This record gives sequence, C-alpha cells and structure tokens, in this order.
Amino acid sequence: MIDKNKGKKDFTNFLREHGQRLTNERSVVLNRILSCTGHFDPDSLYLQIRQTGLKVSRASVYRTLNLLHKSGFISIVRKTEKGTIYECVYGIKHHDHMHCNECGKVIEFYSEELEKLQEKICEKQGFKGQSHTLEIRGYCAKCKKNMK
Amino acid sequence: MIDKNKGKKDFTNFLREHGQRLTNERSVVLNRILSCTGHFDPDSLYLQIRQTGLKVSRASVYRTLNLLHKSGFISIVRKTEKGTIYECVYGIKHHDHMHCNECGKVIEFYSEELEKLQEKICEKQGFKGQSHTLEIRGYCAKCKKNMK
DNA sequence: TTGTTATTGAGACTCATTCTCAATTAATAT
DNA sequence: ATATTAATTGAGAATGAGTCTCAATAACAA
Repeated sequence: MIDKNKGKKDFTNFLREHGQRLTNERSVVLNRILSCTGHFDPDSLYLQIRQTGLKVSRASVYRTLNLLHKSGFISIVRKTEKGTIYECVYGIKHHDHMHCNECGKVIEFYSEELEKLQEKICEKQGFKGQSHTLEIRGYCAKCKKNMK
Repeated sequence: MIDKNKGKKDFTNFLREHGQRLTNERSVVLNRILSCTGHFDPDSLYLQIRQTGLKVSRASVYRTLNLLHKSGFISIVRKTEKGTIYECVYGIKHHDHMHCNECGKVIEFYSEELEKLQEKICEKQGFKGQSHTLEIRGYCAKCKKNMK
C-alpha cells in the first residue's frame, strides 16, 4: 500500500527545493492521485475531486499535474486526441505497456532482461538513460482469437 | 533511395481498399513526405508545400497525414505541447529513439536483440505484437560531459 | 502580527486539429 | 464523350485541451 504521508513529505520537499509551497489544493490533488489505481486523465480527476465536495479549480488541477509530473510522482502513459493520460508511479515498480488496437485493453508488464538490455544499448551510444517509455501495440489474446 | 512510384502505387492500393481515391492533393503530400529525411510537423509540411508553389489546404494536409498514418507510411514520433511530430517510415528500417532532455537531440537506434526480446515477452502474454514505440530519455554523451 | 511572495480561481485566450458544406473532381456507367 | 454518383476539397468556423491573466487570498519567515 502507498504511504500517503511519505508521499506528502516527498512532494513538499520537491516543492521546497523549488521555492514552492504545499497548498491545500495541491494536497488534495496529490491525495487523489495517490489513491488512483490505473490510468486517469486530468478532467476526470477534476470531476472526481469536485464530487467529493472539495474545491480545486481546473487550472490548479492542471498546474498540479505538471508539478507532479516534474517531480516524478506521475508519468504520461500516452497522449490521445482527447488529451493526456497519466498514471501514478510513486512507489510503484516501473513497467511498460501493451495496447490492444481492437478492444483498447492495456496490459502492464515488466522485464528485468529488457531493462538490462536497454542499459547496454545506451552505453554503446554514450547515452545516459534516465527513463523510458515502451508501448507495444497489437492484439490481446482474446481479440487475436476472435479475429480467426 | 525510396521508390516514389512504388510508394504511390502502394498508397493508391490502400486507398482503393477503403473506397477512397488518390487525388492531386494527396499525391502532393505523399511526395513531400517521401522526400522528408528526419522528423516533421504538419504545419511545416504545409508551408513547404506552399513554398513550392503547389496548393493544398491545411485541412487536406491534416486529412492526408491521418491517412498516411493509418496506412503505415508515417508514424508519430511524439506529441508535444506544440503538436504532433511525425517521421516517414515507408521503406525505412524500424528504429527506436533516445531523446536528450538537455539539448533535445534525438538519436535513432536499432537492436535486433531488443526486437527479439520483445517478441518473446509478447508471446508470454499471448499478445500479438504488431508495432511498438520505445523512447529512452536521458542525456547524450555531450550533455552528460558538460554536466560533469 | 506583519510583510513578502507564491498561489488560486474564473474565465479569457491560444493554437493544433477537426468540422461544415457548397463547389469540384475522380471514377464509372451510358 | 457525357451523364451519374460519390468522394474530395478549401475557407473559414468550431472544438477543446491546456495555459495565461490578474486581482484576491493564503503560506511562510521574522
């Protein structure tokens, strides 16, 4: 389970280092995303927050998401026509995605071997890898079967 | 070198299969992207076309880019705040990208080993991989050195 | 408490992309 | 060729995610 207090502390530290403050609004957004399982988009997040009776403006939601992204609490899964999809990665093991072109299902996976190989490839180029995004598109087991 | 005639033929076939036609406008856009080396964005492409004296509306450029994307002639490199960046991949060997967070440099690379490993990972999930995008972010050799 | 500075919210604004629809053009049938 | 039918185009309006403005407010330091 995610330690929300630690999250709050870590985020506060990040803000401090940048001469910024932990406000109520930021705290509300942080709490919300730390409870998120799975992917989310800014507007749903905004609506969820409103539904709980708390008041944070859309502008602040966007502003806070940018901060959370910079500080590494959340990462961008993909950008679609309808906007950006995020996921919370704080305290969560890194993973990559498979995306079914047919039903839209997203499979998360992790491979130590893959990570190692990427490091090796970076070294060969003199590149210092810091993070990466890998999305494999194709057809999930179910859709593959349905297609004959 | 890319065979533009073959490109035209292949694109026409794709269109036919979807009950669509190869118009002058589409042909102009196709030609332009087949001459593109490197990455490009829709608006620059539009301006380039206008500069050569040819007339294709912005709307048609966007519409054609969508078709070229669906038919696999071009792929999306990344979506930025300023819009989508494409690259022509027709007749070009698949590759992945490293992106320097400091200077913005993009390094293209290809690893057979990486491709194989991904296939293996897909199989394990019963997933049928069709394409993928891998972007490694970090620091290029030069910037790495400058940061000491 | 007070002063200083960051932050907020409402709504205006931006800008990439899509949509509208009358006019045009490609492919096909006559 | 010519008519018929359906796809396509262009100009500009519309859309919509995300950002910006700025006066009012809240957080922090002394």
